[in-house]
Amino acid sequence: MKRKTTESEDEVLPKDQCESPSITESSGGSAGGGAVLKKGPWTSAEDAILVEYVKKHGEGNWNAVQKHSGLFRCGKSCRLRWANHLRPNLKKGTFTAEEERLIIELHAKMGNKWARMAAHSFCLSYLDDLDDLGVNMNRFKDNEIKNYWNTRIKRRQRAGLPLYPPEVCFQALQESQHDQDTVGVNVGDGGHHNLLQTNSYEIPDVIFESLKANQGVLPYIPELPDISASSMLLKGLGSPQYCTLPPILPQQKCLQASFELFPSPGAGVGNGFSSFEQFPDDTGDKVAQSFGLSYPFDPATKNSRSFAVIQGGHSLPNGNSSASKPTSGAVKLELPSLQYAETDFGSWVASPPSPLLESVDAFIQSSPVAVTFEADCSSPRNSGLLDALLHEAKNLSSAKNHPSDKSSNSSSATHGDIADSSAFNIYNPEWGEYGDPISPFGHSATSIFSECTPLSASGSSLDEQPPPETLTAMTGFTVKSEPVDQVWTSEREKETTPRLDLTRPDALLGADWPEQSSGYIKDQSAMSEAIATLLGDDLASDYKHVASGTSASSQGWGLNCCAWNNMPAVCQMSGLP
DNA sequence: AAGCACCCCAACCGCTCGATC
DNA sequence: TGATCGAGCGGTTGGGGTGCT
Repeated sequence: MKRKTTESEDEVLPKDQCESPSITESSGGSAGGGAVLKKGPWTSAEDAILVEYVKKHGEGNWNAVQKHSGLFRCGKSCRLRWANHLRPNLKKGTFTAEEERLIIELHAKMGNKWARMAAHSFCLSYLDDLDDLGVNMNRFKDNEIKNYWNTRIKRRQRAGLPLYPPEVCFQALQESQHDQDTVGVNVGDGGHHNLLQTNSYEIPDVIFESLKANQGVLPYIPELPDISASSMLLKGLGSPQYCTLPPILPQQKCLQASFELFPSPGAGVGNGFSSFEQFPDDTGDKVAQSFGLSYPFDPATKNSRSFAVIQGGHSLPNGNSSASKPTSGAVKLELPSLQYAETDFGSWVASPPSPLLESVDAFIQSSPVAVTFEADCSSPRNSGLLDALLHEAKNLSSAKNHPSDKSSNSSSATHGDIADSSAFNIYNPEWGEYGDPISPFGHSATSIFSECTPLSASGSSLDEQPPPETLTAMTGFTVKSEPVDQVWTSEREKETTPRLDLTRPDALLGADWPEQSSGYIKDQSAMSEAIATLLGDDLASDYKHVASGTSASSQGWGLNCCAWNNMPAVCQMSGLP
């Protein structure tokens, strides 16, 4: 504890703080029979008393602690103290780079669900350390995660950096599309939330206490949903051996939506994406203008492509905000920092210190598109930032699937210079050709990015980005990153491979993107064979690989996510519950 | 050395949810 | 079925630490 602990620091606890009347009745002792309970920092003596009590009576029934132990603390305070400081196997110290990545990924999926993140990260740390069972069984503290996140957000907002590394975006997007493929389109938010939220991540400590006695198997399998063959296939396509596949995107629009949201340094991978810098000046300006101000908007589905980004950042941080509630006032800390960067594409590369968020809000609120979009921010509750964004991506995809939506889409031209301003249309007239939202090929692309993008597992904090070499090695693409504080570009690769300026939100809107990928798209028969193969032995081997723990621990964070997502398959193959 | 701003984090606070009666 | 209670969660606060001017 950094706070000084003073034995004399007694305060009167407001009566409404402790719900249990038994506390006030039994306070007794020096408290004089009133509701005088101590507040403030805990002393070591109090800690000892609490530890002793828990040893004796176990966790729970916190309001009885005072009664039985003589502690003049309310049960709430006792529980918090125990959970955050006294409980065994609590993680101490700062987060490692890997843990930071994990937190960010979990936050992208869950939003501000700190306790769930703490529990979930506990699971993943276990997966990462199958070889060291019992060594890294410490759980994160939700409060610590929360503090870390809040601090990180502030830091990144100041630095003008996006909150989520691109890999997280891809991962979340891939999961979202997984839901689409397996559950269907427009089924609400039953998608990946099922995996990360619906299912229980509450991990009984008792399970882990017996880990060492069960080495060789996966002793802990949380309640996980069945994994469909298609999703397994997608995972397979996302495995490293398929990373030569380019990001062929039946749902490119969805992907784009995410890319727009996360124009982080190193954001996105893909060959042939060009930044606006590579266009003729007027063209680039045109795209930039249309991208930010006159985006295609579907009044029927209320889908707004570009402003989903901003709006998502403002009103859908984790779904807790009302979908219909206009966003105004201060931006919550959870918001991605990139939101304001989007308002100023001209300064994207040399990201300046963050502009005032208020001004961004003003901009958003003044935007008719944004205003309209607010009516449909029906993002799932409890979802993460990315969830909210992916929700919009789903809507886009579903709109594309339905003729009525399409017509609505076309009619949306009345909302602005959409025909001219659509960045999609201008530089990618072939979008429609890839419109097979339920094709597993779409997944393969996102899986490639999200799961086959090993991040540097050491040394760097998460504010840094993974070296592009890893992406390049796996995808054949070069990731150029030149944000304010990070430049990873390999000079050699810059000379030999197409360059993608991923620091820009428009990085994925390049004209040569479909060209670069078309070769893969055309060879769908070969892909079909690959699918068949994946459903066979390769799939099993893939998951065995995951089960062995090597993928999660040695190949980095992206595969760590893969390991988690594939746990159901691992369990099935291992005959585990 | 003083003042200031910012960071970090433990603890508080209000609220929600589920169980029980 | 509604009230009550216990437990937990997420947001916020407040104070010490730290670095800069």
